[in-house]
Amino acid sequence: MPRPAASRGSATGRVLDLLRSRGTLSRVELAERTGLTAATITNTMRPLLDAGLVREAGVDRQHDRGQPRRLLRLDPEAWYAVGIQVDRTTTTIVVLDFAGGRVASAALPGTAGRGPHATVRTLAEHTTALLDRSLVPRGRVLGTGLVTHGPQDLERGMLLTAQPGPDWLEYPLADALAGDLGLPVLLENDASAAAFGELWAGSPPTDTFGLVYMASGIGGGVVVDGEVYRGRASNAVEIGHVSLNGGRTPCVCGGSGCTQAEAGPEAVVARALEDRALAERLGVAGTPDRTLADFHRIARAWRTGDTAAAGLLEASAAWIGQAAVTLVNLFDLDTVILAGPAFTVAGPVYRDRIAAELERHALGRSLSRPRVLVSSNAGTAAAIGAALHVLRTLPVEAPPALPATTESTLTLQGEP
Amino acid sequence: MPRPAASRGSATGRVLDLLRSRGTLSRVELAERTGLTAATITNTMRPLLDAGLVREAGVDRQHDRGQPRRLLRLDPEAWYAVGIQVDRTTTTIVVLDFAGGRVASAALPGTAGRGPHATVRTLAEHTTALLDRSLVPRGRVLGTGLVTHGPQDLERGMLLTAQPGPDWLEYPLADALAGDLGLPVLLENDASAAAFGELWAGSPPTDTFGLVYMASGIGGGVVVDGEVYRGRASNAVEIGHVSLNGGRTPCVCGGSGCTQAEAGPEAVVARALEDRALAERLGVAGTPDRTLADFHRIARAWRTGDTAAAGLLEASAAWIGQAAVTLVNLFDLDTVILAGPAFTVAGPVYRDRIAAELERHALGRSLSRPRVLVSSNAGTAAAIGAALHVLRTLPVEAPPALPATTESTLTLQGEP
DNA sequence: CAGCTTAAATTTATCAGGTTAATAATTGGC
DNA sequence: GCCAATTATTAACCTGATAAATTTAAGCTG
Repeated sequence: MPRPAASRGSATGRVLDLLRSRGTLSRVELAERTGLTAATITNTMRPLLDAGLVREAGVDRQHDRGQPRRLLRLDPEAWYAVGIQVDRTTTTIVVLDFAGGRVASAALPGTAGRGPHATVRTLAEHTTALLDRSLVPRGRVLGTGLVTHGPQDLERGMLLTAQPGPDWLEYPLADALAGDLGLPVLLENDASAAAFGELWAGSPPTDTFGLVYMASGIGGGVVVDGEVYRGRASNAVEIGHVSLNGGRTPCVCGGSGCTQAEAGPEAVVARALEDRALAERLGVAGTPDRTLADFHRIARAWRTGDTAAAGLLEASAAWIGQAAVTLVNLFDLDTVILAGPAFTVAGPVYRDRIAAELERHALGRSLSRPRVLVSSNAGTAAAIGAALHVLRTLPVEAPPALPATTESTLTLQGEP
Repeated sequence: MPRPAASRGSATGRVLDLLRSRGTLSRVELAERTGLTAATITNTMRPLLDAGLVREAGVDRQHDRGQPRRLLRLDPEAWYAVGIQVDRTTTTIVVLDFAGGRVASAALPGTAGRGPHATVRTLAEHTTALLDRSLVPRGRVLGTGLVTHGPQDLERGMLLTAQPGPDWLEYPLADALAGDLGLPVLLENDASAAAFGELWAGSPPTDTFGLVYMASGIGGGVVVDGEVYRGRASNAVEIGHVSLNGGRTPCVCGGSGCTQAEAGPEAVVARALEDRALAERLGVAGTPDRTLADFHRIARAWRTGDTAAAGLLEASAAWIGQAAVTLVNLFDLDTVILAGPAFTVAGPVYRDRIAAELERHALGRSLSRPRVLVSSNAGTAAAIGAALHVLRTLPVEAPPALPATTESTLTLQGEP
């Protein structure tokens, strides 16, 4: 099994990672950040420059003497990758260029009650349309990262749970989508992908952190020393099913008092619906498969100062805070990042409440003060992470020449 | 910073590990197990044979044709290491030879109410006595692994908690012991050391497992792909302070419902003491700093069929089972090993009850059936792990020649 | 028992991926 | 226009592995 050229250990993989996350760097900076010598950087960059994956982009005139540093950047048009996050109530598709820039994105409804076959077909149609609309040459799309909740069998590209319905269990999601799209598809866990996205596309203050992902359900991810923790079979950090002290609500997993059952968007909406007048005031409809829309209504009410809405969110955040304490204590962390569509509006309430819980209960708090941050790309972090995963793991060669028509168009644009 | 010769990645480190855990292997088997070529094994072994760390030990006549495989083993007398596990209520000291064999061991009372200074002095005295008694040449002792509960600062070799008393916080344990013993001292977490000991000296069915360590307190360790999970600062897997659903007992950590407070030996003994008649029948004295002795009395009563004792242990095991479910779900594991002095007698009750909890609640149970095992060295696993850690991490050179007197004695013994 | 087969162990040449040290290139300042 | 400073490249080499050929040590066979 030959390793992909850009695997993490190699010099090539490391400089590509750095250029993708920092944008533009000189050889000297690359040498400093990787710990490699300047000679190695020269030798590593040459084939990348020859292949057209990396380009020189001006010089750095910060330093006043000597030869100026020549800046390097990834050629964004060398390759593209697609990331798809799909869930019962939301779907996000993003297209990234080789430099990690967002070329296009789409937000769609979730799987609702539909089966995997229909869902995959719809995803393929939307993805094809998005690629066409954004004028991305099909031959330069490296692959697609598909992101769902766990537990999953990543090798076989299927879910190992009957959620959202029994027909999803062991349905060959990755293969089906790969067939419809004509592209390789990598399946990934949503929370791990979001952690991955934060690591390489966000600006986390450290390369060791935990992540709480909330969409329709709640998941977790952990990154230690820049490496995603995967465990035995990549189904790690199922924080949504930690049984919380004081919890009683029964959960789909068969247990009770799970984080997801107590604190997930569904639980928050259900609690709002218990009070008819409140639900009406907040505009909470209770439509099945529209849970996140209702959740966002509650979050927006909180933003305009509604104390009842604040109470609902605070209660949920307190539960997640307890789960975060367990996460931080077991994995020895000091930083927790919040990502997922549920945090796009309500992020700050959760951040503050979770931070307070950690401040009180995290064991390592004397060593370093716990931090909680809302991802700057909360809604798209998982899809971005999935696309980045494709860019990082699939073997990268010189991009294929484009068909003549497109070539000439580009050439014309390039000539003043 | 030069890497120690036996670090895990290198061929040298890997063959030493294999020889230590398997005892005796041919070059062909070493090549197969490491994935290295026969040529590399030859080249790796030569300096080890020259240095006297490895010796040829007969041939393997299993195969009937061709040149027989020559067997290799570590020379047990090349080096030695000490492992010390210390706790409020128990102390264990072991001396291992270079092959990982147990040369000597001692079980002593714990720190009780004494301060770190007096404790370190006592440990040094006992260790010196043990080394003298077992005729281990002092010049061949590589170092000492000191094992305590966390949180710790491994670099500085000190505790970051005021347990068991305020004078322990940031007392330079490792340096003090190193001074008294005249040997390098490595500080380690008890549960991680036990996990390490199980991995290399036990016979775990897999190289990915979680470990619950119970002595005076409760700790956790995780090994993934043969590597101990360390987290940000090696204070990972504090399973003793996971807040459990239904728990109310206040804990020394400031929280309530923690595994340790609900299920630790102290809690079990306290519950026994609540019933005067029961305590008397079981012989539970309630003497402070003798908690484990009382706990063992309850465990022995269970073994002779006492249902009240069984009830006490079952209740504790149920709590730990809940913590184990969280451990297994967050770290994505299917195997849990029980180690620590508290499991020497009571192990089986805990094993069965924890297995039942995992069977019901572990998320990955459909993927692979969860297993729970009691360590075959429950009482000494941590001390053994600490000594192995020393053997594995400190740089290993050719052992120094012994003083003439000892040499001649040995020579005399060798002559018939 | 010489010669053949089999398998283990070793030697030799080579490679991959990095290093160090020397050299070339490019600029600002005097 | 030359020098000092700094970046980038080249060349020699080092480390830790591999593949292929060779040597060694058996058992089998006629």
